[in-house]
Amino acid sequence: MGRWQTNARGRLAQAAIELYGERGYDATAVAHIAERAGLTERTFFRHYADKREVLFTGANELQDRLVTSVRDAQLRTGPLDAVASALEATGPFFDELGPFVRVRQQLIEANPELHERELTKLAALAAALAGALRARGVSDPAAELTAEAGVAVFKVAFKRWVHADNDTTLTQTLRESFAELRHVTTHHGPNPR
Amino acid sequence: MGRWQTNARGRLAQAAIELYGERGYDATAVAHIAERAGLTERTFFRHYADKREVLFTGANELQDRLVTSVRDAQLRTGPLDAVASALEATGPFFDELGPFVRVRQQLIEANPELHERELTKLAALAAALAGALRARGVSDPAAELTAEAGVAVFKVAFKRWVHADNDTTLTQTLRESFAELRHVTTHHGPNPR
DNA sequence: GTCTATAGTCCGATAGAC
DNA sequence: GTCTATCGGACTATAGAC
Repeated sequence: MGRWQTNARGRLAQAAIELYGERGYDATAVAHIAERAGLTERTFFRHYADKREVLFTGANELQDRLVTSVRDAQLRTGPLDAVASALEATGPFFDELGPFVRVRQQLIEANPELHERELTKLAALAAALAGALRARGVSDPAAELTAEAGVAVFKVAFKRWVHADNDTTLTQTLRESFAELRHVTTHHGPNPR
Repeated sequence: MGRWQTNARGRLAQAAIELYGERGYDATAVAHIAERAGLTERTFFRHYADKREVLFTGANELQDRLVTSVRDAQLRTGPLDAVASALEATGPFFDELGPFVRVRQQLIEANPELHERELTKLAALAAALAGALRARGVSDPAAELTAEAGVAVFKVAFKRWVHADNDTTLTQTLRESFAELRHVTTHHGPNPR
């Protein structure tokens, strides 16, 4: 044991999530978070670029997993299928975290600043997925469109899943949403059939 | 002529855009903007919620036009076609503004805060378009997916158009991108054909 | 229109790990 | 010795409260 307690970063994240839940995001000052973690304000900012970022570190890891998944997909798999499979494979991860994910999402939806940050993360994900597709030989407008469309589906499906009362899995919701995307982009006739 | 010069709002926007261009967004304080417009800092915040918003008032008007366009589309038009037509109809608007749009976009892309705000506006647009589709009788998962996919196409096409050297129109770029979306969502085989 | 909280930055100092 | 993580305090600007 050295001079400092271990895992300052983790303690800060823990304290932040607790306080955001207890007092709300706005009412929580960075000083409060640092205090609860037994550190100073200054240290918080060395670990997290800003007050929002503490809720989104998991997103970065997830992005890496998705990019790897697309990169390593079978070559005979089409671009959108590669993206769809990668996203569907994250389902179990979220399904297990269940309640925590919902609390976190409530925080995000209740606060415009957090919502903005979430959109940024999703945009970064789309850019990263587009890069992975290009590395597979998909040409440029197609790669970006596929990635953006995939992320759009994820957005819609995730929102639906988070707000669903029943116990449908995210994987299932994603699968349905990808099918729905294919349907709306194919079907040309008037809408209410 | 009254006690105040007219169009405080416009003068603030003008001053802001000039200063963001001259000194960069970060280096420009709201006080500078207010000073150049011959107003006080306080007045700036009465007209714009924050320092970013001054670059995005046009986006709100555009959203209204798009929503109206989708709402008033022929009933026999399919949902995605309604969204595509509405977006394509904005082409001439941007094509005319030409250089101004590009300067503005350079500012946005150079600054993460501004980029975040842009994504928020696009997300709001998607939500509004989904609402317009629901008003046309499109059921819920389909409405959101169509709107999100449409905005995704707009994002990609707009980026391509802004960075293109040649004089392709935005309308044309949008049309190609919608076709490409239909292609990537339809074609299932391996990618490099 | 003034006053204030707080996010986020900068510089410098210190204590441990290697 | 170098490198990295912590702390202290002062500072600016945004944004909101009064």
